[in-house]
Amino acid sequence: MTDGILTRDQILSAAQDVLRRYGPAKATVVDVARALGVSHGSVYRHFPSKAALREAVTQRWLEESHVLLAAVMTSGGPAGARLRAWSSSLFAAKRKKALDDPELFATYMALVGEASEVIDRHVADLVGQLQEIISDGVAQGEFAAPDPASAARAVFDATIRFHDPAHAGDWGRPGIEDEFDAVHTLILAGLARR
Amino acid sequence: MTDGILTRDQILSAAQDVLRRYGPAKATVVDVARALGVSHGSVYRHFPSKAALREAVTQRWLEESHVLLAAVMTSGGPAGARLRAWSSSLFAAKRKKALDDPELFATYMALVGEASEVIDRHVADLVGQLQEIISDGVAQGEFAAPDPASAARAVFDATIRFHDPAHAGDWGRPGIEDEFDAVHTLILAGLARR
DNA sequence: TGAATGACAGAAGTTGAAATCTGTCATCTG
DNA sequence: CAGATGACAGATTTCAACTTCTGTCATTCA
Repeated sequence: MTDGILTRDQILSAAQDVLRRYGPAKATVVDVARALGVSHGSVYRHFPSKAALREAVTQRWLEESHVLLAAVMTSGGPAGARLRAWSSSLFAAKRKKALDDPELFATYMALVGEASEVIDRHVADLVGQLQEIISDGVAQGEFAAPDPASAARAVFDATIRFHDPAHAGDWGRPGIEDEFDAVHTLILAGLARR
Repeated sequence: MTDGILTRDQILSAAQDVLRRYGPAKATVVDVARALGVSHGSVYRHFPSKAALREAVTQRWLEESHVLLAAVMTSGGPAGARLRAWSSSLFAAKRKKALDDPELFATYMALVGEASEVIDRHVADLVGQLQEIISDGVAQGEFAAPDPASAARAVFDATIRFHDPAHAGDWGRPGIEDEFDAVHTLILAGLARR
């Protein structure tokens, strides 16, 4: 035992370590329990299933990005610049994760393939942040968007190549930055009031 | 033997049938040869490898879309309408293929994962068609695009959710049409001369 | 009494031997 | 002699026995 009492957070940290070390295909609940010096039954007291544990780890991992992006979002300046900074940060954050933490990223990718609750919330969260920026831009007369919610979703979809893990293989290609710029320039022009 | 002489085209058709029936994971060169009533050595006289055969089948299959899209592209009317019709047709064609021919579509998806020559040409071809429409629009004063090639690539990337097989799982979702419309409206606004 | 355990059943994954497949090529055939 | 064949080596896949894992729960422990 690492300590007298076993907490949800301890389990999450241990699970994250195990996932990082072995990857989603090899990591087992028994491994996590062993890392904590407890029996695997104890892990099941805190999480109903291995899937739930995996999801909780991924959720915590994704929240790092949310915090970072929220900071960019609330920084001052024109909405266009903030939108660009936000998208650019999202791309950079995802790319960094894919590179720095390939095993956790693989866990995240597996989760995407399962249409999980956690991913849906992650996406809804991101689109919500986009919507705020766009609404701000409309309020300030910088953007024209009859339906900011739909516009936010459209911006999210149009930049999907630069944040969806399905395209992570492209993120190392030369020229990807230019392609991101071209897409984002097109989008900004599309939002601008004419 | 199906006939006195074995042609490349006969092999392609037989291979397509076999792929359709068994899927890319199960289809073998021996199956193809058996379907033709020849030895598998004869197939290797026309194709250097199983991979080359798979690629040739996929290429032929993808060309159907090219022909269809070329027709849309050269139809009259304003560039904006043609661009929308083109994108819309591409989306519809891909979705139809994914639904009607799941096994051939799986073959195509596997090919995408291998960064093949055929896919690169397919993409270059499509972006080329886009570029023509955009250049036309610029010439007619309808669009503003300093670099039509880059703009074409940006339009292709921004609509990737609606033509890349990695997202085929989303194509059956309710609301996908609206999402396509929202993205495309954003893009058209971004291209329009102001 | 609330948290932890570990034995257990059924599911999932591993392993290694056997079967099949890919790609080559010397030989055959019309 | 161009085109087809089928035997062959090495690579890959299949299959079934075996191992490990997941999730449950009656029991133990503090």
